[in-house]
Amino acid sequence: MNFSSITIKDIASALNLSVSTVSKALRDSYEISEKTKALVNEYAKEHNYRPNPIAQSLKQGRSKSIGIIVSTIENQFFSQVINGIESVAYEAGFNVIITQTHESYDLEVKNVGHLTHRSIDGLLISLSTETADLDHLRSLHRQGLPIVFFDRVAHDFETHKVIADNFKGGYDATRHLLDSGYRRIAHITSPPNISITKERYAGYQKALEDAGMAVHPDYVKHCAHGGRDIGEVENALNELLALDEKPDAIFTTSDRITTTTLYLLNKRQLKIPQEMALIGYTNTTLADVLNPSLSSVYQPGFEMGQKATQKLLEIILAKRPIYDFETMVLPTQLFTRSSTAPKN
Amino acid sequence: MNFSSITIKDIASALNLSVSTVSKALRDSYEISEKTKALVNEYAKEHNYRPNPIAQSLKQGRSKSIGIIVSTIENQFFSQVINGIESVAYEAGFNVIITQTHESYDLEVKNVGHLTHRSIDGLLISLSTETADLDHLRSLHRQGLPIVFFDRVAHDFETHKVIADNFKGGYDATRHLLDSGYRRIAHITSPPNISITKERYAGYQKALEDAGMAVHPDYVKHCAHGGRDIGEVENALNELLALDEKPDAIFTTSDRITTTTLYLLNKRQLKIPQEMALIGYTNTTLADVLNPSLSSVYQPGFEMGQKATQKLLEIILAKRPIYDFETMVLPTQLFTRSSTAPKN
DNA sequence: TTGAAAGCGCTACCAG
DNA sequence: CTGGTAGCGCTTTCAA
Repeated sequence: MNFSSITIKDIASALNLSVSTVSKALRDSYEISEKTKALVNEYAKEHNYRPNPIAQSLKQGRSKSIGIIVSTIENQFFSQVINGIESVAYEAGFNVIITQTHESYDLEVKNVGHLTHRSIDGLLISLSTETADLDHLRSLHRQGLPIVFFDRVAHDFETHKVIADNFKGGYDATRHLLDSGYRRIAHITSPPNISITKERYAGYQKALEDAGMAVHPDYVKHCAHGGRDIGEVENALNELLALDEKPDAIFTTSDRITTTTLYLLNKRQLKIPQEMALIGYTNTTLADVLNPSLSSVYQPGFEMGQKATQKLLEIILAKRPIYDFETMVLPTQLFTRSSTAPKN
Repeated sequence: MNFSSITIKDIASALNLSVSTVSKALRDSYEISEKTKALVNEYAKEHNYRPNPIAQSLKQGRSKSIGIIVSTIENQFFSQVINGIESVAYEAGFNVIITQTHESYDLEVKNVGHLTHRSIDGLLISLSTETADLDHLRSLHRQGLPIVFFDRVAHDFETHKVIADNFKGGYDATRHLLDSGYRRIAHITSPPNISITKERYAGYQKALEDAGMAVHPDYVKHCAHGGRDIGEVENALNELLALDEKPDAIFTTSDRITTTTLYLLNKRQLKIPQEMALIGYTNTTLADVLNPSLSSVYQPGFEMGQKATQKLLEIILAKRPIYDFETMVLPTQLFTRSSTAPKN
């Protein structure tokens, strides 16, 4: 059932015109006289005519909708990205279909199928932590589906990408800990296969190196699902606290890992930052009112969504195939709060 | 462009059958021989045939998608609701289109237009704080669009509704403050026109009444946009703190108002709960690690999404019109934490 | 400047 | 049991 309005046919018969004339008049074709255009447009407005997008899609093979794949919208970073995406997409007359992987490769594949199946005109994707193989995207891309990666990207995939400056984020966070007097800096992070993990790790490593230190392998812990399950964070933390030389600070990546670590430290009644400093990636608006207020690396989620969508629309609306792809790197912001107050 | 697969026509010509035969075979019609069915299905599976949903929609007038309208997905309560919705919708082969009002009536009207325009089969909606008039929904509903309200509902609208037990939520929170020794209990809440505001207020009022007290009119403050803008919460708080007889506790509704109030109290360095206790509605998973840990009323968001979707699908899939509507009331949970520790 | 007709992929009616 | 055909609402040749 279509609840929206009358059809082009209704207008045609009401005005004693043919459907093709009406169609052309509505699309402001040069073939149609101004008089007829005026007549048609007036009638259309009066009767609140809206073209049926389903019919348009079928005819034109374009659906004016773009698909989004993220791990979960419950993560504030991603909901901010989505808001950015929507702001640009709606402006351009596109609507969006949001799907979630919950960090599962299988769900990602399923969502990709589901979306292409719904005839999307383009895809914005942040890979799941489990994703190693990209065949489900490559064949579509080869067939011409415009794809833009954001956040968690595949570097060996030729298309536009929009990411935060993860290296600098990792560097800044680690450097801040060093500057505040911490020396035994642990790192709890996502699986090493995804791009953001590597990039942030590289920043962490470089900051240590610049301070004349090396990464202590026991200090780096990976959570297979990016903190989706509290258990994986708990294990990581337990292992760190069981070390002979316990860390005096932790740098975490990802909202979930960060807030879960904070929760667990509080639960164990470890004093932050006296017994353990904490800085982590998070986009929660609550960083200021956490206990203690949380030093963090903030990513420009909204802007990332906007940029990614702009690049995607560029491809979708391009007259000819694009081979010249770009990787945009957006700056992150470091917020220093009580959880990393200077040592002693 | 359709990236998904071959068409029914391809199958027909490959197998030397007619499109109608293939169509029927795929739909397992009784008219078709088992042999042909097997042949067609095998070929279809082999070539990864998937029916084009756009064409199906156009033909059948159903799109197998449902529209969602919420104020903002950045609110954890709503993202949990959406997860619940998706879990049920996908199971039934429906996909969802999420839109946000950002508490604006105009955007709500626009989104309703946008969604019906995309030929949704049903609508799940939580009203914006600004919405007073329901004409944009009534006419659609009269035309047969299935609508289910959740969270913020319109009581004078005949359809299914799924809400939390807002009265009890308000009662429990207030009662808990009273039991903890607080007596001057203020209430910062959303505009009085939306359902949840009234219901929670009624609970607040009843709890006071049961304790032999009355609502102090100066203690009740409304935020026009449900806390969307920090200024409106700040004003409310300023007014409360300027009273001769300052409140000793605040009961807030809505995630945004709650967390903003916490932020502002911290910023003013008011000791919580000694100088001001705080309890509020929130679904954030961070309540435990806030400063101080925050007593809260938690709503079953995921479940609410599931139930609402089940009811919506009931209407959509019903053979005959439904006139017997139901309002489901789900229990809330009270979590008591440090922000309402017993007085003195 | 206007209109007739084909066709996007699918379903459904009716004939054989 | 199978197939031809019409038609969902729209766009787009091609003729008039």
